[in-house]
Amino acid sequence: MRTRARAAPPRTRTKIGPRAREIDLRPIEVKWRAAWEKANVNVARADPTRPKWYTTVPYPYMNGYQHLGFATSFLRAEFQSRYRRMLGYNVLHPEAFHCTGLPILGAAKRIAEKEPKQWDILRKMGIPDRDIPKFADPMHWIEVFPEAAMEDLKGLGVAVDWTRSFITTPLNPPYDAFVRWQFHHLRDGDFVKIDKHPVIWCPKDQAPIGDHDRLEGEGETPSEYTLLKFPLADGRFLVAATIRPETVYGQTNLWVDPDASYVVAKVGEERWVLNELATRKLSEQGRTVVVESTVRGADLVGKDAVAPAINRAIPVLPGSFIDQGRGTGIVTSVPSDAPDDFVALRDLQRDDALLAKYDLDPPRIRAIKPVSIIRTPGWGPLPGVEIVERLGIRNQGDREKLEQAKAEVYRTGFYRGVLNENCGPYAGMRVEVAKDEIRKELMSKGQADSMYEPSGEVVCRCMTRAIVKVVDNQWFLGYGDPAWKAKVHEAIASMEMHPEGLRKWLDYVTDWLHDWPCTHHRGLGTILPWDSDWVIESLSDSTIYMAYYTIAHALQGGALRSQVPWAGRLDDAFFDYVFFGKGGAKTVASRLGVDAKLVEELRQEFTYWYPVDLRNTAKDLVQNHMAFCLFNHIAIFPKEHWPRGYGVNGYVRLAGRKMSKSRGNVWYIREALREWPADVIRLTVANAGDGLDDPNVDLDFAAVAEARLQDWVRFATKKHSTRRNTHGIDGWFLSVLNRTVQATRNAMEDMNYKIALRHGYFDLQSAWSWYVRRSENRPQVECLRRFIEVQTKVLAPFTPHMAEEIWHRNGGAGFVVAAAYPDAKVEEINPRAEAAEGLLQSTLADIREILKVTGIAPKRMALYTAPSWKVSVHEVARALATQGALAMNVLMEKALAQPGMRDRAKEVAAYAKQVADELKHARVEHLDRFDSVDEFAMFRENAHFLAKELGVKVDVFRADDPRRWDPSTKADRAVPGRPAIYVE
RNA sequence: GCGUGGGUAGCCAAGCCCGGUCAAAGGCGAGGGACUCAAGAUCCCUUCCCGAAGGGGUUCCCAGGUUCGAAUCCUGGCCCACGCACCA
Repeated sequence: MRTRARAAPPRTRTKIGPRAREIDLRPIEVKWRAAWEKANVNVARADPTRPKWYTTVPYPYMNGYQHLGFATSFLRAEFQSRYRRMLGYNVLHPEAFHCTGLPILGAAKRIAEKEPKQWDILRKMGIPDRDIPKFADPMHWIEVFPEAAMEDLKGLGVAVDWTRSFITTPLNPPYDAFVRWQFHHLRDGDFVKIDKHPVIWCPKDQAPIGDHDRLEGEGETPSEYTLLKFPLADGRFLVAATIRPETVYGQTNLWVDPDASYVVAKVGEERWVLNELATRKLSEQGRTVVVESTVRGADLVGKDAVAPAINRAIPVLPGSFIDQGRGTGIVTSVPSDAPDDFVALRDLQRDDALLAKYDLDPPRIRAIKPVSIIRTPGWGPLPGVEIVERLGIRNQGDREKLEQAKAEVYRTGFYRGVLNENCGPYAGMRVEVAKDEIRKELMSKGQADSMYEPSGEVVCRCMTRAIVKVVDNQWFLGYGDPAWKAKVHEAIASMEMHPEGLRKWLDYVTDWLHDWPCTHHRGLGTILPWDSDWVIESLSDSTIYMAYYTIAHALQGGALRSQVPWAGRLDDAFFDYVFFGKGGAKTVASRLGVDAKLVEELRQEFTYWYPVDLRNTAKDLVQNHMAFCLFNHIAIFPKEHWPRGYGVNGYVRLAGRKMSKSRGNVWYIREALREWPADVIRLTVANAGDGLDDPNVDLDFAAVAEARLQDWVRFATKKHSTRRNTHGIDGWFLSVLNRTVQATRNAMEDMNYKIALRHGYFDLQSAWSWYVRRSENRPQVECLRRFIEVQTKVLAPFTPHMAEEIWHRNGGAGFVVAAAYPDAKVEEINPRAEAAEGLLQSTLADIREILKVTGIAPKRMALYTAPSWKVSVHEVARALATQGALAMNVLMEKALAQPGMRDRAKEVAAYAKQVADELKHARVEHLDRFDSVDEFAMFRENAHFLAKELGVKVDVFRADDPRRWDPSTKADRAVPGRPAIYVE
């Protein structure tokens, strides 16, 4: 019903004039960074007289320069740190560097091997060719990149206490001791266990192959195949591997490759026929296998073997499609559901020569028909046949289409399929369930066995095709333990989550996690204290190190690799005392040869800072590190030291595109800093977007931001022509200012920085622009002062350098980055002033609409504010609506009871109906929008403003003023909140 | 398939949790105007469709539903992105 045009909201940009260009932000940034450092602004020490705030981000991995993705996760935490400091907290924000694990080793090796791809990665980071060979040494990475990361972060002007920085791995002895302490506790608490574990394995290197060491097959994992055993007449078994045991009821024949060679091997007490590679896989998977003889595939063709489950003899037929690298080289044939099998069967049935070659009986072979075993919605009885026909697959050689067909049939069949009546006891069961049931039954009857294979083809960097090995002494962290999970859920429930949706996600992840292999044979890291064959894996050694930061300043002695002698001798007792208060400071200290006071101080640092108030990261770490961090805190620390808050952001997009190394659009922090001043990058990141959506770093925004920041410095520090006396509009501005502060604080607290900027920067600037327009370019002096102060402080967490410059040019005391954040003065919030201004704006918009539609070039215009009787009716209606009892009859009764109303009862009724419709469903809090603004006075006062805006004389009348000028009787239309307009 | 986050005007993107002030902020792009010798920058206005009076029409992925009222809540569907691990 209402389509009332709203005033174009006051919008403006700060002026970007040529003079603004004279302000160069870079030297300003350098100057203030030096000043902060000199004053130790960011060095944080426990101070029991002040409340604390402790922020961390997961330390970045040191296999390259840090890019905008890390910068974003970091800065989102840092904005909060700076905000909290302005709220009066003693803020700790440390930063360390992660060197544990495989990637550095792998990358260094690849440089040593002069691999072009790896070489190129370094070159693209801007490392000159002559320096790249140095990276063949892993140590070089660890020397270069942590320093570089620090330099980059400092370039961004981050508020980090660098006295607490360090690197991981045994290169830094106190941290190494800390990790050992952690694992002792995990083991004592029974959180660590040992078990068998399948891994992707390179048979040539005799080592597991992590994702980073793969030429092909990133993300592939071990998956379990069923080995089906087909007894031959002589008691030996043909052994076929399958991932679809549920299809056994549709078996029609077996496939072997006549040109391949197979072996007979003794496996346990049985003799199996399979290929040689499969025997090696089985040995690596803990089976005893002895190869006894070789047999040609061609010699197997034509024999009959008894198929498991259906217990009936089926023929062995020649198939050329078999991948000898996968499974056993022997394949069971289910043409109904496997496109490969159907096509091979069809090829053979049509090929007389081939049949003759292997002396196969043509009528028998041609009689083989697919057996329908699974019904899948959307498919006929024989999906394998159906898809071959649909895709027009010609023969076994059509590999690409066959792979596609296989994947499609398998997926839909697995999730939606149901077994047919001919599947014995499994009839009517869903494939998803039947798969495991059938497998179990066959295994228990000795008709099947199992073997692992990679879930997809994996090729090691040494060009060798990977297999799966089962290691039998793998150490695990028992994240699968339900009791442990329950406590994690408890922690999640009591935490602050930013955004809130993170809570649900973490709960899900917690349930989904199972035991985590926490050790490796290779890679950099701490040696597992009780089993020196193993190195602690890099996600497992970095779950509770936020505790280490609280004491790191003493242990590191100002170096990333500690050279502090006593810190090289730390034992469990030291950490037990510092983190648990167990034992005595004196004992601990004397053993280390330090003053007991120092050890006591470290204990105080820990108890003061812990727990972490906010840990922020990109969303990729949610399902591992962020969850592990909770699990381990729960295992080791008492409840009061569990993390209090988590923040997560999406993946950074650059100019709307995904950042990825392979696509070459990665932006390193140092590159960004060459392009723009730090404050511009910071503001751009803050504005990139909140929540779990991927934030978009908008380069156009950055360009505009630079100019705007320069201009803000100029604006905030120049002389303005002002007035001392107060106008009505000042109240409006102060109201908006304070509401803005309120909204901005809320957004900051929720880490919604884009929203904070919208309120606290863009909207505030627009409001100021409107205010200046309404003040005829002479703002009131106090309003100006407060605007500058609030604006500068609100920007300070985002653009600290610029804010500091303004603060000091304007004679501020101390540093703005440590000054008090603006408070909202609630008493200055004035809804009536804002409502009045809204009325002015909407009226202006209405006038413009009329001018636009009619095309009138106005010579004169008039406004008529509502007659007093309408105001009365409206008041009565509002009162009734507030009480929730707005009924027409009551409204009429009350309205007519007022003096003079009965004379115009008909008009009153008409208007009352209109008002009633309007207000009946309005929210109570919106009713005060109309609250007793003296419209006539307001428009009178602002008539000259409207005249100036519209370039025409504007008269203001009360609609019930008998002397009004009203040539086309427009005044009747006037209602409260909406004056009538006449344009001539 | 499971999990998570999404689908809003030419594009980007708010709003959705808490239904009504929503033809829906802001930005970009586009058009017009002011300033200027001119250009740039800046400022003002316009930018779903129709309209010579502030109005009307049709919209927020699709189809239903709840409601006096739905971009917003519910149900079903379609589509997109990310993750589904042993490793940063």
